[in-house]
Amino acid sequence: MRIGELARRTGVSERSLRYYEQQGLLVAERTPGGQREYPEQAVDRVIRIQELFAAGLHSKKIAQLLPCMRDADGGPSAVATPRLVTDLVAERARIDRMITDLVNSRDVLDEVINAASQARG
Amino acid sequence: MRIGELARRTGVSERSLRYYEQQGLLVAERTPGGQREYPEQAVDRVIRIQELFAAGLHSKKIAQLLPCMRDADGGPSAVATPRLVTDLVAERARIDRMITDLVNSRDVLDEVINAASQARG
DNA sequence: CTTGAACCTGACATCGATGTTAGATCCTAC
DNA sequence: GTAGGATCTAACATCGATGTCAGGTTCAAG
Repeated sequence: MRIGELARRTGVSERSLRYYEQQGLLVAERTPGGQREYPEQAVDRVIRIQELFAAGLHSKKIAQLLPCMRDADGGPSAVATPRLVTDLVAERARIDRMITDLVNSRDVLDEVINAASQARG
Repeated sequence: MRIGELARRTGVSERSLRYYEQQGLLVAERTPGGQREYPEQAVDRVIRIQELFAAGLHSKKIAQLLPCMRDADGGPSAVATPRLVTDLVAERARIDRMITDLVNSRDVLDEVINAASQARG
């Protein structure tokens, strides 16, 4: 598929898809005319990239991480280097803290929301 | 307490604390000489502000939200306006999605980490 | 062909919280 | 009073993903 369809199916802008390629996160074949041609796999991959960005990883670390997982299910393919594993463990801890914070904030919002809806019936 | 101590106790930089004040998130008394003097409550408040920032809320929305909660436990004090409640419900949904994404990414990292540690014994 | 939509590259803009620096003032201890 | 650490204001810098725009090329359908 070409870039427009991939953008539509993933909800990620064409700009971002080109950026991902530039960062080495996403590879594309080229048509004779120079246009990008993506395999079906790319959809899952892009979604995974987005999730990792949302988890606060930077493109450089994602680039290291991606070779260690299959596109389809995110399971491991290559084996991570010890150095990378150290990084990933740290990221994992950071994500854990982030989740804790988010749950806290969500609870706070819930209290305010509930208080308001109760006060008004 | 003064700004240095508050910074130390919350882990938030002095720069950020001044920024919070400028954004209307944090109020401080002033000494005759013009230095900020914070009440004990400020510690909890700053931590809560940080959590909300981490949850992706912008300072403007946090500023609207804060009057609706007590410093200590985050429970509601003032009642949110209907407009604000609408916003908060949307934020809550966004946070939910964010949590889902984070859990996904954490699982992905776990798989890669575990695969690496198994491959090496 | 030709036309219009889709795509290309490259450059510049943006956003928001935070870092950093400079120069001045305050506060505390001696 | 004075030295030095803490604080003040104000301005500018940063970071990274993404938006946007311009000018040119490709592709598919008539």
